[in-house]
Amino acid sequence: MPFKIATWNVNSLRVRLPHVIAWLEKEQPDVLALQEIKMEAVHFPYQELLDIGYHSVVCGQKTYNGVAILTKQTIDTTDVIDYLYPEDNQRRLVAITLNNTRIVNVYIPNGAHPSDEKYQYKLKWLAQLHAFLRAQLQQYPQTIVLGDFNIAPTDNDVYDPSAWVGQVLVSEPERSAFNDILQLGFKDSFRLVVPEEKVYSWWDYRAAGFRRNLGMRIDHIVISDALVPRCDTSYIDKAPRALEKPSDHTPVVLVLSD
DNA sequence: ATGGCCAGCATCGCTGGA
Repeated sequence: MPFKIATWNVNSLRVRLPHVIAWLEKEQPDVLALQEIKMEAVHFPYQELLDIGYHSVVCGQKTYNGVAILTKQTIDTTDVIDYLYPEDNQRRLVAITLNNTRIVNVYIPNGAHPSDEKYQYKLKWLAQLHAFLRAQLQQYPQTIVLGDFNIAPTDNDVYDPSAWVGQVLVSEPERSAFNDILQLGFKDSFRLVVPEEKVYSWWDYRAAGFRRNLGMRIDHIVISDALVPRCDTSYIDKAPRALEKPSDHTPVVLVLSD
């Protein structure tokens, strides 16, 4: 059986739950990683998702951030990790194991602006993530890292690279951090399938960004080299971004063959 | 025409997102 896995920053699960349920029912992924659920676990819609066949592991927080992994299979909760480093009080990472494959769902900080202290937090978080993934890869040769990376890895991932030079999401330190993660032994799965074409996963709510296709590819599914031979299809599903009251991000999908 | 948004908070204006 092929294995279908997806990531989606939903920008409030409370608002987007109807979109998420409709998308799951139509696309039937084995796994969906959510970011920015913006709720505590006590408010998570476990039952509504169980009703359509999905189990959930939730790392929640009031108002901000929050990530979750939805799976068709039940999850062994003994090896769940729900933080990147102990002092981090922002809920941005949850990792599970499924079919001998490690699945790491990340909501990497936005960074605000290169001159902002939030940018330093982003770089620190990326350095911590690098160390974490090096250790994970030792333990789990089959690892998938997916989520909202808040990094456009190359100019082909940016609608107007000249307007974005040096800015957050594209700056050299961020792109270096992304490439350093790949150097551990990972590939950007979308680029294995679609090497050059400009395809985006996020469009600004402002300035009619979606209609004018002024977007960025900042949501990624990164797979360890051991999984590369199974990389079959990857695509970005723009349909949810065209709905009423959409998230500003849209799902990214990967299909692994047997 | 070329751009003016969205979610949460115990709301009526701010923070944060990207």
